Amino acid sequence: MNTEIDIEAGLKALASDKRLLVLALLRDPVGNFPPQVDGDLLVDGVCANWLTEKLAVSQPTAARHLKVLTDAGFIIPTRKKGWVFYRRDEAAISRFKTAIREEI
Amino acid sequence: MNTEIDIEAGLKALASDKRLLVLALLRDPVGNFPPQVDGDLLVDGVCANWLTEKLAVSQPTAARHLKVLTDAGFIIPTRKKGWVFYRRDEAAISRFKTAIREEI
DNA sequence: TCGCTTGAAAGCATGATAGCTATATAGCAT
DNA sequence: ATGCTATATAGCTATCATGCTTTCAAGCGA
Repeated sequence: MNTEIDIEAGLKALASDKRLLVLALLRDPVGNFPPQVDGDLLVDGVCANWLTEKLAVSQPTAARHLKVLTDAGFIIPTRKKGWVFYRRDEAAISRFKTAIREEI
Repeated sequence: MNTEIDIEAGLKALASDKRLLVLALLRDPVGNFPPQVDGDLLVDGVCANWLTEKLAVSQPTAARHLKVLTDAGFIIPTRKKGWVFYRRDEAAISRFKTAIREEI
């Protein structure tokens, strides 16, 4: 089934402490991060740099985790002035939860 | 958080096409498997042998997948007359879904 | 008891994942 | 144009996951 494949991909993307942490941090950008100059915390999301810091891994490693979440559709990148900001895709996350609820 | 760890473990256990297939098959034992002699399909669950066949992998590989799901608490093994029967732990699965809904 | 069958364990090969450092690219600012 | 900063990519290593075959342990039945 098609949906099964999506569920499996989503599960694989989520099955990581680092990536779960990213999603948790992005639930409350204002509470978890300082104000930003070039991108709005709520509208654009959180700067990749700060996420990297919180993940406590190197920049390339963090970038790969963010790419996995982006490819899975759980977060949305916004480029602005040389930075990339990430925010949750709440609609996609909701769809995934519904799929989980119905198919597992 | 403690719950985060549980969620991560559950996600890792589910993030596999074979294991998703096991859970899917066990949703409808009567529809997916022939009648059994030594264990009731609904009460005890489905014989490991038949699950192995459906997974299309070797016996040890299937056994390991079943162990992962068992360790994660998603299925319950019942030994009877030399066979092991597996059924879903619906309560545990529900708890997991709730955790996902609330924490991701 | 003996043999058969089921399931578990051990050992090995392969591929994926996650971490790193080093380097390339891209965009902004001077 | 040049240089600086942020991100992406490449390449390497270590670990983990998944598959296999072979072997062992346990239990049932003749």
